[in-house]
Amino acid sequence: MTADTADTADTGPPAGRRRGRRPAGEDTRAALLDAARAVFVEQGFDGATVRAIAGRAGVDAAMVNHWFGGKEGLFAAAMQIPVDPTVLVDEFLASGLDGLGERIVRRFLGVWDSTRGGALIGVIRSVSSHEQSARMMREFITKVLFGRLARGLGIDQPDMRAALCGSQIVGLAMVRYVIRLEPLASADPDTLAEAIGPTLQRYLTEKL
Amino acid sequence: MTADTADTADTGPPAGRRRGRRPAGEDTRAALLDAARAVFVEQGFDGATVRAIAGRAGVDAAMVNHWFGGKEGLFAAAMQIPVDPTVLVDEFLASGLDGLGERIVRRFLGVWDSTRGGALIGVIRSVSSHEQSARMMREFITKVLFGRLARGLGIDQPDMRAALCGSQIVGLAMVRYVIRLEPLASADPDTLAEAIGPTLQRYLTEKL
DNA sequence: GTATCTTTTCAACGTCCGTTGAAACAAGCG
DNA sequence: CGCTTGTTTCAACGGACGTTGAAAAGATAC
Repeated sequence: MTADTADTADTGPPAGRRRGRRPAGEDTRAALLDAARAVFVEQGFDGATVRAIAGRAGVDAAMVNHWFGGKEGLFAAAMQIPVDPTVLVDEFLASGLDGLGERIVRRFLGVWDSTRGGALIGVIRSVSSHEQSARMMREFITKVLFGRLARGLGIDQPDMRAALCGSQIVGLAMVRYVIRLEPLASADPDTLAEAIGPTLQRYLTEKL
Repeated sequence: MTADTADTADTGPPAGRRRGRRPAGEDTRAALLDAARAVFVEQGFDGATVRAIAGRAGVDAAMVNHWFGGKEGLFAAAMQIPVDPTVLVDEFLASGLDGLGERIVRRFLGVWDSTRGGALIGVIRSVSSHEQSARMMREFITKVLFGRLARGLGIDQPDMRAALCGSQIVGLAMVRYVIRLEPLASADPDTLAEAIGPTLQRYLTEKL
């Protein structure tokens, strides 16, 4: 399956590249990180293969071990959150309560739909079989984002509220990007923000 | 990883079972289905191995091929929905609009928390890397359950409403059973029905 | 009792995976 | 230039996986 990239056979360097150290300036570490982000997001941790990532980066699979110690290290390095969550939470809190839920949805969709931001989706795709991903998701929801947000609002049951918000956001990511269910998969961010924003608003601010 | 079952080595039948046909009455086909349900729910399609399933069922891995034609066939046979969705939809519609959202949440949690009903969770766990599972989820949401429900209510944008409900339900399953995020993972069904029910209610009945 | 069919186990095949070790090559330094 | 250091490719290893084919043995029909 997944017979899209050449994978195992050659990915032949166009008869040009020889062995040994390449001329400086070509940063293979960065190339690996970029390729890893793309492949992990598409396939999840288990589905992605080191050979496929290295092939997309145009280098040998052994480079993964050399630069990151192995597949796990590459995953951890590639799936770092691109935006500082502290800044994000402050931004949400500073804008006031009005329309908070819609702003959160809009922000998530903006990050996810952009090129760089698929990290969370890669983690979500990996969660099923990769305990480290499950831990990352838990900590992201309870500690990094929604937990801090609910606590910043100074309301009761912040952990439960964070978990509820997490359930709606994770579900949105699953249906839009993994399951690709229409019409939600192609809906524009404004429509989704209007539809789903009030849900988060209620989870965060109203009485449970 | 996942070094819980004996797996590859022996799973030695206690020096008792010999070759050849076993005495009738022991239905190995049913044993395989039970074991497959458990392992697919725990590990997802890719994570589950034919050897682990056969080991749990107490038979040889070759039986999977003999009875189901292969791993795919076993998955399809094991992940059939245990309750008739037509009956379910009729039941929801018959009870009226009042508290509909809460009833749906309660029904899902009841099925999921029971022994037999983890099929949907197995599918959700497999969705990331298994296109057949993604298709099953799409059809379940749009055609089998929420789509039919929204159409039965005779309201506008039934597809979008079904997808929104699907996003919340899939997210609930992910957070409660896969990511296992507290306090939601251990919350009792009543609490969750009160918290999440209104979300479905709004997605199904109120203006978007 | 003999022959036939079905079920089951066993051993093995081929494939793909992550990882490893050594060799080849470039760059920096004396 | 010779030596050292860091980077890259190559070939291979060991393991796990799904699947297969043949042999063994109970069940069934005659």
